[in-house]
Amino acid sequence: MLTEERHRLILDLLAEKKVVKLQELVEATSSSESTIRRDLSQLEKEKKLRRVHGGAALLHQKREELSVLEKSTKNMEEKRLIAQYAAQFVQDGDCIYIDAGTTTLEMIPHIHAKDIVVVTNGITHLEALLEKDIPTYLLGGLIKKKTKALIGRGALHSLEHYSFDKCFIGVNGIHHDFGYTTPDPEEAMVKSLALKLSRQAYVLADHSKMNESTFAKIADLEAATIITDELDDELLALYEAKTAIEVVKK
Amino acid sequence: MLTEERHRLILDLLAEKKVVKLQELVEATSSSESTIRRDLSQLEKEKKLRRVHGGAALLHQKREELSVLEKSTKNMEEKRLIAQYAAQFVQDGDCIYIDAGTTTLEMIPHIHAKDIVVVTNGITHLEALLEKDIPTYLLGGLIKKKTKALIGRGALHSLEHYSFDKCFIGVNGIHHDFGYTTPDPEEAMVKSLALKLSRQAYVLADHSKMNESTFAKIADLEAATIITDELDDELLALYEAKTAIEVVKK
DNA sequence: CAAAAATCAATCAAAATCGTTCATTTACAA
DNA sequence: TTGTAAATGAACGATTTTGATTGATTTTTG
Repeated sequence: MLTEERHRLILDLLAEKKVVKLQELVEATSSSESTIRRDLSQLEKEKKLRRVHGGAALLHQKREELSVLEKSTKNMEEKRLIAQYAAQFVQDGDCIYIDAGTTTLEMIPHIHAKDIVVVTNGITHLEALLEKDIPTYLLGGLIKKKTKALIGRGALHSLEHYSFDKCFIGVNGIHHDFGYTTPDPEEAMVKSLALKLSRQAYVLADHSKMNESTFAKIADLEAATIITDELDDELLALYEAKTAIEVVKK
Repeated sequence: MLTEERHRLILDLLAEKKVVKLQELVEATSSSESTIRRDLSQLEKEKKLRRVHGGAALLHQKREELSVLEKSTKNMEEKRLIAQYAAQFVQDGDCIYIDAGTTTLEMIPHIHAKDIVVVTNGITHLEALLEKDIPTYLLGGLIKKKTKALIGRGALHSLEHYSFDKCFIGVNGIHHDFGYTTPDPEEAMVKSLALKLSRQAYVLADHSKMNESTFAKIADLEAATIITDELDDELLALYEAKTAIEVVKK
């Protein structure tokens, strides 16, 4: 295999994986350890990568992904933008529902309205809300260990005693035909009811959720205003035909 | 797995969870304890995280050293003894209610019964319960900022859907004539209802609460078994005439 | 409080990785 | 074909990383 060829392959692999082991490269190129070492030394001199013990890594160590956690960290900036934008819709005196979930959690520091009351089913949201001295009501129900969200019959029963000016719901899928969806049916029921109890509903979702659908349906598109961060014109037109949609600019 | 890779994974996990146990990292990276310790030491030196006993935490995470403060509190040892004793009454298969409060919180680590279900109105109890993988239901309602307890109409409504084998209630006053009392009427109502919904009720209170009374009445003495830590013979006889009482020895 | 369990820091030997040297192979021009 | 320079792969001692062990320290438990 040609030197040029190997270098290309190494950089490609690196771009894909962020970090590669020397042994992987030996295997991928079927050349010897020595050769790969020479390649890496040269590429490092050319500022194309960074050698680390055991292999090589990308130069620019940005806040970016590596593994399963990719999405949680990668889309964080987008989520924050969306959340910040959504927080503007909270106005003085409002009574709002904030759904459990990482995106809606990001809203809280950006809420500046006075005299509001918040109802939520997210345990993690509590600390942030109390920190800001916002009177907070929690739904009852079963705790979902992984997400610390309250779900099930108890949560639904609790909800029935409230009604909201606005609600902010996180979803996992937004689809032209299937509407708003999320993987857990128990959660879907809670989101769905909260939405029905609100005069005005907002759905928060970054662009990776657009045109996707998951198992459990929450509501039709018409039921809420979408707040997202990216959307090509074609899709935008498609959704706009059905409901209001706010696209946050970077 | 490369050092570089591990460090990235550790920081990602930490960003997501705020706090990670060393064992979790050992598992996630399939490397040895020693290696992870070295990683954590290094990352700490680089100001990327903060080591805590048992793992690592995000740099700007204020929630800590509560345990230190708690133990220095005067009646903590007594409370712990009472809680530990009370935990014995929880049996396999029980469905129990655990009231918010520091004494009842101490019960949780000492519960060894299997297949139990817990309902509580204490947010702080959640973490401890989930840690032990105990299925937990939370009441709904207004969050009382200071104590992180759920109170008010919402909590009462949530309670109505349950009934319990046993309940464990913390009180601020136990008095021969005035029964069980607590300062906050909203809380008193919750405690009172929980007590009514239980086949068997236990009231936990250290000796400083004996023969005291505060504003809001929860129930008459007859309604529960008292668990406390000190009582002179004269008072003991007085209370025993009305209800069962367990005195924990030091 | 004291025993038991978990966690920790330090140490050490084994394993993996590294840089260097050198003999061999390959590419290509004379 | 032959000479030469570049590239390759194997070998070896040096360095780094790793995991197990030990005993100290902290935390939990009874």
